[in-house]
Amino acid sequence: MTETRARILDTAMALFYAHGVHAVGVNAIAARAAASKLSLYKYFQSKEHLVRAMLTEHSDRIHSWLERNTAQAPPGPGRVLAVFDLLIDWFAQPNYRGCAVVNTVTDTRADPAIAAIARTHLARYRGLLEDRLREAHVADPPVVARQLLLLIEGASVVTSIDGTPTAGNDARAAAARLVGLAGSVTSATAGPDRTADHRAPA
Amino acid sequence: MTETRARILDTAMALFYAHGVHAVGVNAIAARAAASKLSLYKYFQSKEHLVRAMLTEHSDRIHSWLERNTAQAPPGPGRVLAVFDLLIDWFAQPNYRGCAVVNTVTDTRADPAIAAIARTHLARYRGLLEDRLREAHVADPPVVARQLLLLIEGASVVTSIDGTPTAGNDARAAAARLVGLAGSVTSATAGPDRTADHRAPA
DNA sequence: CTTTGAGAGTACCGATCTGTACTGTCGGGT
DNA sequence: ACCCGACAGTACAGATCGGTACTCTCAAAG
Repeated sequence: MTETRARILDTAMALFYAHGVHAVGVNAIAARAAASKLSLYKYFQSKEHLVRAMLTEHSDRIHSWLERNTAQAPPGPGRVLAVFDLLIDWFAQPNYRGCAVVNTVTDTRADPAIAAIARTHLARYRGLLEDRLREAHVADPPVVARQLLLLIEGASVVTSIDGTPTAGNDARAAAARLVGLAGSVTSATAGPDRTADHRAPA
Repeated sequence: MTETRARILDTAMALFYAHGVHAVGVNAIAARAAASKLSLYKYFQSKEHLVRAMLTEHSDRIHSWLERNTAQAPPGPGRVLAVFDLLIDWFAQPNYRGCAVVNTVTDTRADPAIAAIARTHLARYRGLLEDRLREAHVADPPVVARQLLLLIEGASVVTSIDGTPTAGNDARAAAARLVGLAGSVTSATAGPDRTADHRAPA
């Protein structure tokens, strides 16, 4: 059944994110997932393959979550800032330890497959930002999207190091200036239709 | 003598940065440094202590390098952008793999001493940016400094993942907008006194 | 010449990790 | 009643790692 596989994948995601890929052994994953190593190696032919599968699924989950919760924001520049509102909530979670994709690609520098997953992850991020910028009629979406991605990734790592949720708000303020708004403080997602799933995908 | 110690420290810095802390053993460091493990454990009581010493020295080197090469830039807003000009050259180096401080704190999540080094590293970064912003008479230096740091750290990680030197220039363009300049393309360090040491500290 | 200390090189110990093999158990289909 | 596949649990092999102990060399000081 694929239920055992999903349990292993979720456990691997949690442990890898909390302690790093190298610090977590397959024994610990199997034990905590209440699975045997036989099952683990049946669904994933090696630890590297498990890491890749975990990271791919994680990247998919993040982007579908972002797409789902920003596509319905009210039109205008606030549609871009809706991305940052989501990230502020996400980064403010107590045990936030940075972007799992970035952390994993740092842990496993040798694996080119993981580097490719990370590149795709960033490209999709830029694509989503470009879409929101175009919908908001902001000038030069490709360039601004790349700049906003820098703010996002920067806020992610600074948050994880400082341990304070300040960086997310700084990123939003900077983004507001970059998309043309002087100092918009109002939340874009605080509309009447805040029915979406705002739980962070981690 | 401390010459052996410095050799071990430099070798550790290079290997840790290239392959990660967990992927490099003390045997490899000692061998490549042409030192014995007896020497290594005389100067550093454990691998963790070696990592801390390496990271502290690296952080010091980066900040003195930044301070030295930006304090003499011509006054005005370009003084802030001089920081980004340095980083653009640094990030464009062929084997750039991201900020060593961030990578190390990701590798060794368990060590609170390393986390403290990283926090100090970021705080010094913000301090330097605040100084340059004040000298350039930009409004609200603390806030803008935090925003610029997000661009810097974001450009660092995006560069290391994408493998292209685009992010550094994107960060500079975004910084120019945040400090008030519309689209300054001219390099601030390309003055007549470009006699400083522009080699990146890695 | 002798002594002393720094350091290179090597062997080794215990622990841990990945990956494999094997045994025991449970549940559903024939 | 029987069987068979899925799975948990354990044991094991091979390799590697951090850290320690030991020997050998060499160069400078007395």
